[in-house]
This record gives sequence, C-alpha cells and structure tokens, in this order.
Amino acid sequence: VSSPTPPRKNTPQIRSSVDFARYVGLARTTVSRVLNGQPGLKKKTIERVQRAIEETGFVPNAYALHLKGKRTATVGVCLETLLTPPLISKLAGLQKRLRDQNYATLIEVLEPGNARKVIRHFLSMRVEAVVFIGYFDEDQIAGLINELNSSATPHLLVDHAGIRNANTVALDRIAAMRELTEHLLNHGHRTFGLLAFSGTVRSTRDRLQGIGEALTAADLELEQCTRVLDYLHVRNNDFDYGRLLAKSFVESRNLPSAMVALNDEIAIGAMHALQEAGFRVPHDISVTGFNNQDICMMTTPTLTSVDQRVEATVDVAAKYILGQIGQPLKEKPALRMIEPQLVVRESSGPAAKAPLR
Amino acid sequence: VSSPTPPRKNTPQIRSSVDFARYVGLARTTVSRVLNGQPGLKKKTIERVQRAIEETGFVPNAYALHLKGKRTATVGVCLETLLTPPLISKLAGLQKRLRDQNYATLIEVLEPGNARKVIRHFLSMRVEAVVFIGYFDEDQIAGLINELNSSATPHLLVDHAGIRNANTVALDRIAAMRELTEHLLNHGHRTFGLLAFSGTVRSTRDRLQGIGEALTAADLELEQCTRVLDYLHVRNNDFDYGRLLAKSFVESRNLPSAMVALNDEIAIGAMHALQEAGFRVPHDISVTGFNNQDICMMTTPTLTSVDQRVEATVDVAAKYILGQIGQPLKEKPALRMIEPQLVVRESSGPAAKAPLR
DNA sequence: CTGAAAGCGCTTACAG
DNA sequence: CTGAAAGCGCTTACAG
Repeated sequence: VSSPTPPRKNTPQIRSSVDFARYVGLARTTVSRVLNGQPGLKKKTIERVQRAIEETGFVPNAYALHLKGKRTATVGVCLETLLTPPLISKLAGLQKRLRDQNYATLIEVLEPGNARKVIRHFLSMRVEAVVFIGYFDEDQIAGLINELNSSATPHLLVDHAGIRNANTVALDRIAAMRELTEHLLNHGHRTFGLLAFSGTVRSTRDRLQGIGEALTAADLELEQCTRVLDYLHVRNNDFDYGRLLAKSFVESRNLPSAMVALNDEIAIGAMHALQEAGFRVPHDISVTGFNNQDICMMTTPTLTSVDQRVEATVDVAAKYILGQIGQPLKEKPALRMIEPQLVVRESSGPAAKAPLR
Repeated sequence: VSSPTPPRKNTPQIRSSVDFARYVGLARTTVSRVLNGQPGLKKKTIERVQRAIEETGFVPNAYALHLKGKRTATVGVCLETLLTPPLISKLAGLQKRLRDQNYATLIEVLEPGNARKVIRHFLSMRVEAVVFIGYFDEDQIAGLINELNSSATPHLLVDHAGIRNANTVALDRIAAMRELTEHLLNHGHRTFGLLAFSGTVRSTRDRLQGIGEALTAADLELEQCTRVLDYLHVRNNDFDYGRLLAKSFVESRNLPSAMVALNDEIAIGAMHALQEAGFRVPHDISVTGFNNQDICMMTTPTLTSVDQRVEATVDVAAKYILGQIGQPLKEKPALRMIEPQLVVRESSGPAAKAPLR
C-alpha cells in the first residue's frame, strides 16, 4: 500500500505557483484548474501537471489557499496536563476519526497560565472547532468557552461535566460509583477505604456523590461508612501512592472491608501493600480500581474495575463536533452522558466476617 | 496564574483588521503597528488597542500573517500507529519543549497508505521541520525523507535507527540487549526463551544482535542458546501474548532458564503464566522486560527491565531539531545514540541448578 | 498618527 | 488553453 516516492531530480527550487507554472510550461490559471480538479481540461494537460508535481514536489501553500476562502479543515484539541492512558486513548480515537473525515488536528496541552495563548493560537489558525479532553480549572474553561462562542467556534468538553453553557460528553461517574458501591454492598461490605478521593475536582465530587447515593439507598451514611487517609501523603495518582495509602490503613489498625481506589494504578499499589502485610485479597479485604486498563487482568487477583467505554465516548464526541462545524452555534448546551461498565473480577468478593485488625 | 477572560459584550462580528481598526477608531496601519509592538506609539494609543482586543476578541489571521512573511513556527510530528506508553512520553516531552520555544506542533499518525498525504499536508502547512517518532516502513520513510530534503525541510527520526541518509536519535538497542544478556550470563543462564523477538523490524534485529554479541563474547552461539515459540500465536505485544508464549514454553517441557521479553507487558504476562504453572520467579526461572514502565515496580517479583531514558532522548531530539530550523540542510546525516540503562530488580537471579521440566 | 499603495501565494471569473 | 485582473487579510515602507 505504500506509495513509493520517485527519486527527486535536480529541479530548480519551486516556491510558488508562478514558479511551478513556468516549470510545467502552462499558464498559472491552467495549472490551478488542474490542481483543483476543474472540468474541461485535456487528459494530456492533467497528466503533464501531475508529472511535474511528482518531479518537483510542489505543494500549494495552505496559507494562501485559506486566504482565498478554502476551509482550514482543522480542529484544535486541548489536553489536560496529565496524560493518563484513558486520555491518550480518547485523543488517538478522536484524531483518527477526524483524519478519516479529512480534518487536521492541532494539539496543545493546557497548562495553568498558557490557556489564553493556546486559544488565541487556535483562533489565529482559524480552527473550525475546539475539543477539550480532561479536567481543567472551571473558571478558566468557562472563560475560554466564552471566547470561542464569541468567535462562533463550536466547542466540546470531553470528560469534564458540569461546566455551565458548555457542550459536554462525559462518563456518568455518579452512576459508575453507584454501581460499584452497590456491588460491594451486595457482598456485605459496610466500611469503605477511599483511596485518593479527596480534593474538590469535579470528577471526584461526582464519584463521591455516586458512592453516597448507593449508601443512602441502603440506609447508610457516607460519613459513617467511609474512611480517608489521603492527607497523610503527597498525592500522586500512581502505584506508589496506592501502596502508601494502603500501608497507612494497615498501620492505623482500622481497616475497612473494601478499598475503593480512584484508578487502577492506585488499586494495584494498594493490593500489593496489603499482600505484603499478609492480607489476602479479596478474602480479607476487597479492592477495586477504575478505568479497566489492561493490567487489571494481569494482577493477582485480577482487579475489579470500571470501564470508561472510550470508543463510545470518542464516537459520540466526533459525531457531535463534526455535526456542529459550519452550523450556527446552538443556544442550548448539549450534554451527553456515557454509561460506564462495571467489570467485576477476582479482587472484590464477600466481606470478611470479623472486622480486620 | 489563570488569566481571566472578561465577559464579552455584544460587539459586532470582527472578521479582519479592517473591521477591527474601524471598531478601535484608528487607522489600520496604526493598529498593525501596535499589534506588532513597533516603536513610536503613544501609550494611550496602545492601551486603546489592547482594550479593543479584550472587548472584541480579535485575533489576526495566521494565514495572512504567514503570507506576509511571518514564520509558521510549526513543527510536524509523525507518529507510528501503535501508541505505546514510551512513544507517548516522547511525544509529550517533545511537544512541551517545542511549545516552550513558541513552536506549535502538528501531529499525525502515519498509517500504511496515508504517508504521502501526511507529508504533503505538513508541507502545505509549511512546517519548519518534521519529526518521526517510532518505527516505520523503511522504503516509505526513505521516500518521505527524500521529499522533505528536496523542499529543504529538516527532519529527525526518533527511535528508528538505520535509515540511510536520515538524521536519527535512537536508543542503542544493541547495547541494551548486550548488557541485559551479560547480566543473565553472569547469573549462570545459558538458555534463553525469547518472547516476541521474531520478525524483521529493525529494532528487533538490533536487539537480537545485542543478545548475539553478548553470547559470542561468552563463546556461546545464538542458535544454540535461544528458543522462540512466537510462531504459535498471533502476535500482539501485550500481557496476554506474554502469557500465551510462556504457557507454550511450559507445555513444550523444554523451558529455558531465563525468559527475555520484548517489552514489560509481555514479561509480566509471562511471569503470570509461569507462576500459575507453579514455577517461582526468579528461583526456577528468570524473566526480564523492556521499557522500565512504572508497573515493573508493582509486580511480584518486581521486574528487571531496561530504561529507554526518554528524557535524554527527547532532550537531544528537541535540541537537534530546533538547531536545524532555519539552517541550510546538512549534507551528512546526524546520528545520536542514547545509552540505555539496565534496571535490575527481583525477577532475574541465579539460574536454577537443574534444567526445568 | 493617517491613508493610499504594494505585495505575500493563491483562485476565480473574464475576455480572448 | 492563455493572460491580465481582482481580491482574500495582513504588514510595511512612504508621503503626508
């Protein structure tokens, strides 16, 4: 399938359509008509131009094309600073879908302080839409959306739900944690160690709410049933943080019957620490993750987790944004929730009979 | 640090510097001089323009700017289709360094069949350099580099060594495997199960060569010491493939004393399968990975691996490419090898006394 | 500070 | 098929 490139002869540097037309030996107008596939041209002329393209490598200047009215066919994507595996999957999926529709993707990482600059760069490049993937400062993102609206550029937030007036596609994190908690409740768990659920990020608040809803439905109270030791360590959502947290729970001699981790890495780190301390998972204590990464199947025991359904998310996102391009801005913000999928594996099971020491 | 966006009043749609100058009530020339920070302007005038920018959200059209001679300050990055964690780290590191120098990054995934299109897109966008990250079809990439050369666009391959006339920054995979093999030889290992080392990709050939060199130096022969069962399964460099391979070795009743895996995922999958089959790692059999991902510290036992030194790689890459921009193309291709770092952990140890069954 | 003009690299009627 | 012209949105001398 690879298209071989012919060896380039020593051709004079072709810098513009003027040079190129001269090289071909045709009028600039004619060349332009060939390049744009216009009708009424002799086959021989078309071939002559195509051969010259191969010979010279001439590529028209996109900047001139757009000035003349050609669409930029470019979408800007802003990423959260933390490039986690699920975020990368979403980016890759979106890029592929846009590319398939002949859109180019301009990607920037949104860091605190560079937001304005990034958006202005996108606008100067006349992107036809902007997609944000991940979690951002809420005030900041609201400002950016304002800016996009006033230049009639459609936008979409992927993941970050709850921003007023923003178009959003997001995992239903409330439902995710509700289902996960129900699963644990059904197994008799009544005390839950929450790993890395502190903080005021929207996603965490949603997830806490989901836990709370499940507990309330079972006539339990969030404050009574959950324990948090996040404040003991510098937070860093990785294996090691999970290990530290679980260790602290062990040392506190006040272990919950289930540990619910913010993500798979933390859950795996926690399992590790628990096993090192002599506890059996899930016999002595259950552990759950989030994101359903491939590693969940490779741990001992395999890890119960929640799948974000990235493909579904990206599908909805791409369709939405492609549908908005070229349309007048909608007045009502669009909100699409993606249903998560609980994946039960070996790490969660019936609660231990006696409270652990 | 977040720059608040002022609420946008109902301003008339500003589409060009003409509109904008009219809105400000100044001559287009004056506005342009303010925008470009030219001297000899009253403070009051400058402020007036800046206020109008805030009010209208006016952003000059980058396409017009570039036509007038402004640099595009854009670098194109081509990625291999398979977005592995090390590849993403390299991309993220490079993007950050380019952004810090005020370069925008245009990212495309190179799939078989779209290579020409991608390069032509980059050239039409007048990127100032192109970086390839990962492994590609060798003929295809040679053609692309040809094309870039003839339009005087500097390029750099990250990872894929061995392409003639290409500028390259790559991990010294030969040295990596030589050191890893020496480490195992020193522990008395003489039989090596190679997991996923079949195929003719350049990186695999290099890595096999490194193994071979270490064996030769110990008066051993590659063919005698190594075993491969890759042909038994559909290759897919993930946990599950490693598990399948290790299982097949177990079933073959001809186990090597050490398993050397192409990457960490495969190694972890293999460890898992070995442990399920009742073998102890490393007491009965040693296992090694590659890439030194975070999980290496979270497995039981922790996994011996090789670190690609992504930061060093990206550093060299960014410096090289930024140094080439605006310079005449070098005649001699540049080649910089990055020294890998062997990270010995628990999964590799002294060879078992008796051959395993 | 203003205003008219030229020109960057293209495309697109338009008259031949 | 050719050739001259206009114009996209900018910047930059230039004369006022």
